[in-house]
Amino acid sequence: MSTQAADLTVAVQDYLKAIYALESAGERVTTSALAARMGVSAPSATAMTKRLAELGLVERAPYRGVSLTENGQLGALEVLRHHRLLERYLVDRLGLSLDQVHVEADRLEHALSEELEAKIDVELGFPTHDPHGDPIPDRELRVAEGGRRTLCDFEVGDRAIVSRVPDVDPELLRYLSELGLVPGSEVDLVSFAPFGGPVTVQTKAGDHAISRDLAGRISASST
Amino acid sequence: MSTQAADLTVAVQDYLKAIYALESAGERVTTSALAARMGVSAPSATAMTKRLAELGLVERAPYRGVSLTENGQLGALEVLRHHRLLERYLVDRLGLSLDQVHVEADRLEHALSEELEAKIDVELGFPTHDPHGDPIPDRELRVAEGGRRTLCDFEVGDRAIVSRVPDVDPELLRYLSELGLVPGSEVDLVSFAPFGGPVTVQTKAGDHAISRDLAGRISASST
DNA sequence: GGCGTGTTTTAGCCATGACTAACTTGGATT
DNA sequence: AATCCAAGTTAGTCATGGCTAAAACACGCC
Repeated sequence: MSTQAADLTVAVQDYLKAIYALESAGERVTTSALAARMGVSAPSATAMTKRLAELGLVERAPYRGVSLTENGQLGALEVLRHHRLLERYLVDRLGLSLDQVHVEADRLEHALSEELEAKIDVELGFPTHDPHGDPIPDRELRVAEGGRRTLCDFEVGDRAIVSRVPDVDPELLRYLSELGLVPGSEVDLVSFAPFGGPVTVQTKAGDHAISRDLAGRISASST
Repeated sequence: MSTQAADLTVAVQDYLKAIYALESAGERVTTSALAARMGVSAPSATAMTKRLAELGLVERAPYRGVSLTENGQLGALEVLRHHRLLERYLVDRLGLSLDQVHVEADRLEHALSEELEAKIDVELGFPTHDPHGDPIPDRELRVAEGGRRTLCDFEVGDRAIVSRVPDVDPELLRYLSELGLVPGSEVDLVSFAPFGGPVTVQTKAGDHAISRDLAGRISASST
């Protein structure tokens, strides 16, 4: 194995995760974007990107931003695997709710040994997705490509199955849970208001209108 | 609550645990004893005891050693509760072996939230002892007084039930597991060799001779 | 093509928690 | 009581990962 995430500090692991998330969202990883995501000042982010570059985990272009190297990506994926396996476990085996589980896993992910990771993986039957619908990298850190279709890409009258919801904001997750908009649930597309207006969906919890923006952040597939 | 272990650093929590262990063993908590247990140089231990004293967690007498204050004890017990609950959980629910579980819990204990602690406690049915037989402090951090009787305090011909074994050394734990000397198992006292010689016990794994010293570190009660 | 604005970086600082080298101190030995 | 040794402490250093204030840069606008 080229990188052992084990000997990366907690801070380094957290930055890798943040950079990976920004890259996955297709955004340029600027100092300010990284600083905002980490809840840290811009100079702190600059300092850390320098460190990451020295460790060979990112490619750094001053004033331009960073991008993960092969090793950096592996490190991020290892942390992500820990995080998502733990989320799956905490929900399935300990009954944590969708909105609590992210912050809990954020702390535990750094304390998980490879042995325990493996036991959890077996115990859960090698799950492929976490409770928010995000793919869990497998033991070789390959990550399944998710369908890019969102609720916005359906038509009125279509029936869809929610496959993925945003994972960070607990408030939002509680709201979505109330609406029955969680991975696995069925949704009927009722209407799209004009001029980018709200999308109305029917779930087993009834009819609900959500912003087009939010609808665009909820992935789904056809039944 | 007077102390929130949550906002103590990991290092502080680890030192509290070590000091608590030394005090429980009836030893004076000297700088060198603490340094040895923490795997750290003496000056590092001195520096930390000063910090702990400033935080009101220990009473410090220079050149004399330290002792936990009320708050320090509560902090230690909170960490100990996390540790032992996790050990119980990892063995019962994820099938970790007796010798692996200590080091695993050592890392996880600092990442466990109070909410998750409570869930685990419920899930396990409010266990009172960890897999090594050490008592788990309850939610009010009260800790059950364990019987002080060891295998050495029995007589030839007695039958005993192992209640507690040393928890740190994985090698030793693997050995004891092979011998069937784990909490809950029955033991017949076969012989005590003279002049402090070995103790022979019979378990379901057969007859085995162990040093008197080791026998003295294994707690047991009569059937 | 210069100028200003907002982003990024540099400079200098702090806390935590470790280290080695050198100095004190307490207590036993004589 | 003077001495000596081991244990404890002080002094000075380092790495990590934060911070603020100030300088440097990129880029759009005139």
